[in-house]
This record gives sequence, structure tokens and C-alpha cells, in this order.
Amino acid sequence: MAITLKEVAERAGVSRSAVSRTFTDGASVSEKMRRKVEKAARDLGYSPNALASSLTTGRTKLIGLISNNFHNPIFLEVFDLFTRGLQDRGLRPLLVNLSDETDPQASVRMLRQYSVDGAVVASSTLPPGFSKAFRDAGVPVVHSFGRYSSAPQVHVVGIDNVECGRMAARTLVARGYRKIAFLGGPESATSTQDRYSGFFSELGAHRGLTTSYSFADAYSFDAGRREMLRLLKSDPAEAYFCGDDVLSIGVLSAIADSGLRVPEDIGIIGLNDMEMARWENINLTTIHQPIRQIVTSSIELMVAMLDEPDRYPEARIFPCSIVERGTLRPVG
Amino acid sequence: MAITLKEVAERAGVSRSAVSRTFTDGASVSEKMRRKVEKAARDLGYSPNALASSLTTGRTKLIGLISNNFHNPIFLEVFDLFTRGLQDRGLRPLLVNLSDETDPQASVRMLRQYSVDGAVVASSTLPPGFSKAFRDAGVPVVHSFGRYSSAPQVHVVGIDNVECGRMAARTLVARGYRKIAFLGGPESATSTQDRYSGFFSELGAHRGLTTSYSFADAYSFDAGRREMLRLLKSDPAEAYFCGDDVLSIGVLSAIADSGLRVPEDIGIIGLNDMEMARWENINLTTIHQPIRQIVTSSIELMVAMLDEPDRYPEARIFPCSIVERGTLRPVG
DNA sequence: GCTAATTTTGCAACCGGTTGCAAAAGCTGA
DNA sequence: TCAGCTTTTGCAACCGGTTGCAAAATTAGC
Repeated sequence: MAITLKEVAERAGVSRSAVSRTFTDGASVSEKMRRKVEKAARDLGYSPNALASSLTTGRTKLIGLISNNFHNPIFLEVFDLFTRGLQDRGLRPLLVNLSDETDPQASVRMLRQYSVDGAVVASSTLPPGFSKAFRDAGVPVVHSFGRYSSAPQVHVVGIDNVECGRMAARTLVARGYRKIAFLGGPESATSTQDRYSGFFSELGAHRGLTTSYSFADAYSFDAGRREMLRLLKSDPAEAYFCGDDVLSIGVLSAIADSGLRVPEDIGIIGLNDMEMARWENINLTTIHQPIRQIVTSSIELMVAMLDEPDRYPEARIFPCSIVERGTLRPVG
Repeated sequence: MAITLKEVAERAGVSRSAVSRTFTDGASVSEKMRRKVEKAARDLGYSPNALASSLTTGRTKLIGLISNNFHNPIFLEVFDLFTRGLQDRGLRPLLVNLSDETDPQASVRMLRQYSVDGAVVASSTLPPGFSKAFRDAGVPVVHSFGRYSSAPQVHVVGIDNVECGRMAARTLVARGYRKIAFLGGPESATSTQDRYSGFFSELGAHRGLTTSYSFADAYSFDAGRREMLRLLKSDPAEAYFCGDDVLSIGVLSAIADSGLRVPEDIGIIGLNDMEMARWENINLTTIHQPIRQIVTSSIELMVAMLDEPDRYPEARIFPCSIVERGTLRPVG
């Protein structure tokens, strides 16, 4: 069906190598030859078969983009940034949805069958062992939104969740809240664990606080709402640091139902700063996670690894910052 | 780096064909041979190179998944359904983000370079000509969420937007609204045009109505909010049929700002029934678009086309239905 | 105009598989 | 045991490209 290099060669009356060379940059071809070949290629509507060439070059320019976050709207932004960034560098994202997949080996195997040049694991809820499975299989891997570690085993790009926890705690204390709670995402997620520990380590440095904590079972609206409805039944705290923004929105909706007001009766601070957080009817005070920078940096790291597969693993951590909106009472 | 068929053959002491055959089902291999080969393969950790085999079989099992909707949360649901559905059938989605791409030919070329077996165009805003470019290039294509046509040129799976417009109009009239407006998405989108024409053709059948219309420049929160803020300055209608849910949410936020109440002062009906529409703090009355069925059907159609590339094009249209929530006043 | 250095070109082998064909092996029945 | 038939196996060519190497063509230098 499709035109092959051989046909172009015949029409141009040159060897197959000549055609191949005009389509690989850096190869030695005379101007005359190039013109002849390009003419023939244009006439025939030829475009080279990337997969066939990958066989000899060992490069497919395919990058596995792996995630299990297909329900959190912030990941639409993440996918948008990743796909555009990869495309801009001539790389092609092969999307893998891990939502119901349990076995990391299965995806590793699949991505190896397709000879991906690398894999980006975009998730804060997948266990670190998952990305290690890729590394062990010899596939360059970047774990985006993964856990910060001082001795990373694979490349990690993300935020310091412990520090985010501290930041949330400082913010709440500074606003005079004394009865403070942590309403985390799923307890098994490393991001939840880290935020938890940062949050309470900071709170521990202050006197006279009443603290408590609980966990929603997903980073989702429903989970946040459900948990908050439960908490509201008995003596809620004055302010909550919530697992993420979408969970916060669920929490806000529960509070609204109960007749209490935000920020007058209860303060809420989220994390992520997803697009929706700035919507005027939500107006969530939250901690900004610089996803654009994280994605860009992940892609740069991946590109670097394509040239240097055994590159020593590093952790790239981006600072977060408070975005003041309307769900916490003002300072002082 | 990776183990090849040749190495397995040598270790098992058999020919390369034998190895190849044990890994292609339907091929003739004796039990004894199969066991020998599988043992060797297991020992070596071999898994066949899908791309190399595609060279001879002409099948890559790669499917281009093309969209320009990376800002509307409903498309996260769409991507989730597509990726899982394709994976379940052993197909691999190659994601293409068309957000800033202007030239259809570029993506056609790219997907042909990767020898995709087919392409799914998932968008209600891409022009029909776009999917035709794939068909003309000999790539099986399904246009999901595309325009219904009685003489489709490519396979289309979606809803009847004209009928949705009528349904919205009937619903508003039945609730006694007399001053009724259409607040569409981008005027260039076929979905907007069709909903517009259905909406006003139905309204035309009723006496004593005051009607008006305008367009937001995207299916987005900001666009909806901006347009509604403008409309609120001068004599707004009693009820609006909005382009889609996310746009409706922007509209709701504008109304809330103005001090008016929904549904008491203004009624709103959206379209899509995205997950967020049922969130308790949004609680949007809307027209349900059966995206799960659309995606499933698109995939089935794609699979069918892989066997029968010249299949006669058809349009698969799914009925929509009103989902009553809290943004329209009750009937009667 | 001739030789030497440099660039361009084609040959042929290879990447990792698949497959038509014919030979080899296994089975059946007498 | 052997002829005749079926199944299994290996050979070799092929899929659509790339690339090392040597021959051919061009350019430079004198």
C-alpha cells in the first residue's frame, strides 16, 4: 500500500542507500542527488517508515506515558503538557492506563515489545517499585510526581511533599487557627504520607494546638465529601489541610451542605492549584504545585537519558508556594 | 541489549522459524517443540519485538488517538475509556495532541510513519475534513463525537446534536420559560451549529416566546463566565441552553456573582453530563451524552475496520436524555 | 593535464522478525 | 515392514529500512 524506499530509488534511478541518506540528516549526499531523490519522493508521496528504521537504529522515538490518574482533572493538564512537550521534540507518547492494572511486569513487557526508548511514570500514587521495574528492564525511566528521596533509585521529578505539609501547617498557624486537622488522600500514597509527616512535625513546634487527622480513600470529590460529612457530625476542626484540590472541593461541598461557611466557620487549604481552584465559584486557597515545570523538567531529563542511559539518578524538586484565595481567613 | 529470537533458537537448538511459530498462534508446532522453545525463552527472558514483526505482518496494533480537547474535563473520562478499551483488545493508543496544530497533513504523515493500524479522532470541534485526510491516506478512521450526517464520508460515532437542541428547547418550554436563550460554544464547531439549529427549529414551533442567542469562544469555564457576565448587564433571559457543562459552570458562577439565583431567577441547562455535573455544589441539570457507549462503539467499529478496511462508512448515533438536577425550575 | 586528497555513491550485510515451500518426520492401515 | 498421507520442521527470501566499506566521482594542488 504505502510507498517504500525501494520504489523511490527506482523512480529516481539511484541506489536505495542514496534515498535513505537523503532522509537521514548528517549523511553525505550531494545537492544534485538530494534534489533528484526529493523530487521522486514527492511525486510518489513517500514518507519513511519510522518503525523499520528503528530496527537498525535502535531508536523508536516512542515514549511510554504511564499513569493511573484518569479521574483527577489535574491530570488532563499533565497529559496536555506531556504530549505537547514530547511532540515538540519529535517523541511520540504511547499512553498506558494503569487504572485497573495490578502487575507492573505486564506493562514493562508490553512497552519493551514496542521498544519504547523510555518511559515516564506520571503518578503520585504508584509505588516506587513500579518505576524500578522499568529501570531493571533497561528502560530509561522518569518518575514524575514521585516521592522525593535523598537516595533516589530512579530519576524523580516532583515536589517535596514533606515541605508542603510544613508549609500548610505554618500557614494555618499564622492565621490563628488552633484546632487543626489533616484530611489526607489515600493513606497508602507516598504523597499522603509525606505531607502528613511534614504537617505534624511543624505543628509539633507550636504550643496550645489541638490536632487530628483522617484519610479519604482517594484523591477525589466523592471521597473528600464523604469524609467531611462524617467529620462534621462530631466537633469538626477550625481548619483542614486537604489531600489535594479535587478532594478539597468535595470537602467544601460537604461544608456548604451543613450550613457552615468557609472561611468564617471552617478554613480549607488544598494542594495542586489545578485550574479549577481559581474558578470564581470555588476560589480555593491552595498550595501551588508547579506542574508545568515538573513536566518540562521530566521531558528534559528523559531526553538527556536517551543519550546517556546510565545517567546517575537524580531527584529534581521544585518549590511550591501558597496561593491565597478565599478559603482561609486572613492573617492577624 | 534485548534478547532476540535468534538467541532463543540457538539455546533451544532449533530453527528461528520454530521459535517464531511458537509465538504466533495458529501456527503449526508440536507440543515437544513448543515446550523446548518456551523453556529457552523463559530462561533468557525473551519477548518478541512487536515492531519487527509488524514489518512482515503489516499490523502494528498501534492506534492513533487524536484530540484537541485537553482542557475540558470530560475528555479525561474519554481518554480513560479509550485507553482501557483499546488496551483490553491488545491495541496501543498513540496519543496525538492537536491543540496547537493547524495542519492535518502533519499528523497524518506522522501517524503513517508509525504505521498505525487506524486512527480515532476524538473531538467535536475538529472539522470533518480532518478525518477525511486520514481516510484519503488509507488509514482506517473513526470520528468520535463527530457530526452526524446522513451521508457520512468516514465512520462517525456520536450524538444527534440537532435533536439535543430540540430536546433542550422542549424542556425549557415545558417548564414555562418564555424568554429563552442559546449560549453556544464556539460558533465554528459543528456541534454548536447543530445544537443551535435544533434548538431554534423547536422553539419556532411555539408561540409567544422571546428568544436570543450568543456564542462563547470556547467550551470552557472562562468563556462561559465571560459571556454570561456580559449578558447579565442588559436584560438577561429566563433560561439558557448552554454549550456544554463546563461552560455552564462558568455561567453559573457569573450568575452567582450577580446576586441572582438559580433556578429561581435564571434557569440553566447544559450538555454532556460530565462527572462534575452531579457534584452536589454544582448539581447541574443537563443532557446526558452517553460517552461510555460512544467510546465502546467507536472501538468496536475500529476493530471491525481492521479486518475490513474498506467497510462502507456508517454513522452511529446514540440517544441523549435529560438529567434532572437543580438548575431548572420544576415542571408546571 | 596529471596525481593525490576528498567527497559521493552503491554493494551487500544486517536489524528482528514472518512465511511459502519442500524435505523430514510421524502416523495410518494392510 | 512398507506405501501413502499428514504433520512438523528448516531453509531461504522477504518486510523497509541503515550503514561499513570500497569503488567511483569530484575537487584540489601543482
